[in-house]
Formats: sequence, C-alpha cells, structure tokens
Amino acid sequence: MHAFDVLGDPVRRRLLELLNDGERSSGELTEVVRAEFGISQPAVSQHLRVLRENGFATVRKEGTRRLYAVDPSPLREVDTWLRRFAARWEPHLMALETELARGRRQRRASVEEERKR
Amino acid sequence: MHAFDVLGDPVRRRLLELLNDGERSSGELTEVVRAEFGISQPAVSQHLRVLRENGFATVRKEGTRRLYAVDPSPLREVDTWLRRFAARWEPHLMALETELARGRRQRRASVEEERKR
DNA sequence: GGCTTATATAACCGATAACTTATATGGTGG
DNA sequence: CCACCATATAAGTTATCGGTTATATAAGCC
Repeated sequence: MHAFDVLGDPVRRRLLELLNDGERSSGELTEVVRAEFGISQPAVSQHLRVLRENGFATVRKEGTRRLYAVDPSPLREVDTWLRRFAARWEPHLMALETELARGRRQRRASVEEERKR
Repeated sequence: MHAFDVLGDPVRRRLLELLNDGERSSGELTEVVRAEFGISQPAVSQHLRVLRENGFATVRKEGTRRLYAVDPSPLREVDTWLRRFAARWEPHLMALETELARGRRQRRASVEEERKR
C-alpha cells in the first residue's frame, strides 16, 4: 500500500494528528476517534494496523497497553514528492535557499576571521 | 473526494508529474501513461477527469486538443497538512527560520550603515 | 486458576474505485 | 456534408477497502 493510500483515509489522518502531540495508547486513540467518527474499536485497531504495517507508526508494549508513536519516514517521502510542485505556491522558496547559502557563507567567513587572530 | 484520495492513484500522480513540466495535451499524456501503465485511453481520460473535478488540473481547448495544466491549490492544502509533521524530519527548520531572520536583520543593518555615510 | 480489561484478529459484507469495451461529441480538412 | 481525428462519456465488471460482529490473546488482579 502506497503512502498516499494510507493518508487517503480521514480516520488515519486524524490518528496521525493525535499521535503528533506525542505517544498515545490504543485505548486513548480509540476513544477520541470513536467519538468523532462513530466507528467501532476493531475498526480503529485495523487503522492502527495499517499505520504500523506501512511504517507510519511504531508501537511499544507497556503492560497491557500499546503505546503508539509517529514514525515520520513515510511522511517525509510524501513531502519529498510534493516538493516538486512547491515552487508553484512558494515562488520565494528559491530566494530563501540562496538567502540561506549567503548566511552560511558569512558565518564561515566569521569563523575563519576568528581563527586567524 | 479528498485530495489525498486523488493522489492515492499512481497514474494520477504520474500525470501530475508530467504536467509539472508544463502544459500537455490529453493525447500526449495518454501516450506516456499508456506506455508506462498499460491502460486504455478512456482510463487515462477518466483520471484526467478526476484531476479536473478535484481542482488539480485545468483545461484549455485548443482546436481539437485539450491542454492540461497543473493547478497547485489542492497540492498546497496537502502540503499544509503535512507541515504539522515536518519538524520530525527537519528539526533544523526552526533554526532555518531564525537564520533567515538574522540574515534580514544584518541586511537591514548594512543598508542603514550605508545610509548614514 | 479464573475474571476483567486492553487490544488484536477473523470472517463476512456492502460500497466504490478503477478498469474494460462500446459509443458519443465536436473540431478539421477534403 | 462527410470522414477522420482527438477526446470524453456510458455501461458493466471486478477487486479492494472499510466497516461490522464475534472471538482470540495476553496482562493484571483477587
């Protein structure tokens, strides 16, 4: 399943949003999502499985609970794909990059200056 | 249909990549995608329709051809959603912003300096 | 050990997405 | 006007996804 398919589902997007604030137990996540989407516990569990199996989330056992956390790797991939188009809504991005380069150059120069003394 | 659903399909993603290099006719797009995915002309046409109807592409008639182009708005939305997570794979982004601010400050200072002389 | 609680899995089902083939639309050139 | 392109739409089929209920697993507690 491709990353974009995983993100296609609103429940899964919501789960990721929740996890973005930090680790949550399956139970807590289920609670919230059940209230918002009116779906069953197994339904949520299955969505969590999809997130796990596609690398969007990691799990950690703590007693009887399972604590989920975001794994950003696939999101990064999606972002990488998207960036091809970024110039279309952020035409100043190129300017920003040259700006950054300039900053680095200047800093390097200062450090060099410091060393010489 | 949500933006992420639209991007869930590999053919549609490919079409957007092609359009990212500039306007293309339906025929040109069909040609490429047919070769790469082995699907029929109507299949491609239907994908183009999805892109149109969800605001990812605009069309312009030119004679008997239809020229497609990227409309970035929905891609921007997707990017906006993604950015919530960006700190997880670009922990330097915050640093980058302060960097930028510093750059601006310095440039302003230089201009000021110049003015004084 | 047996009961309870947290979570996952299994099995099934209905909706829908993404093809296919066949056909319509509509501009162009003889 | 007619035949021919380029493109879109229609209708039908199939696979898959996301839900349900029922059940398994496994830790914690008395």
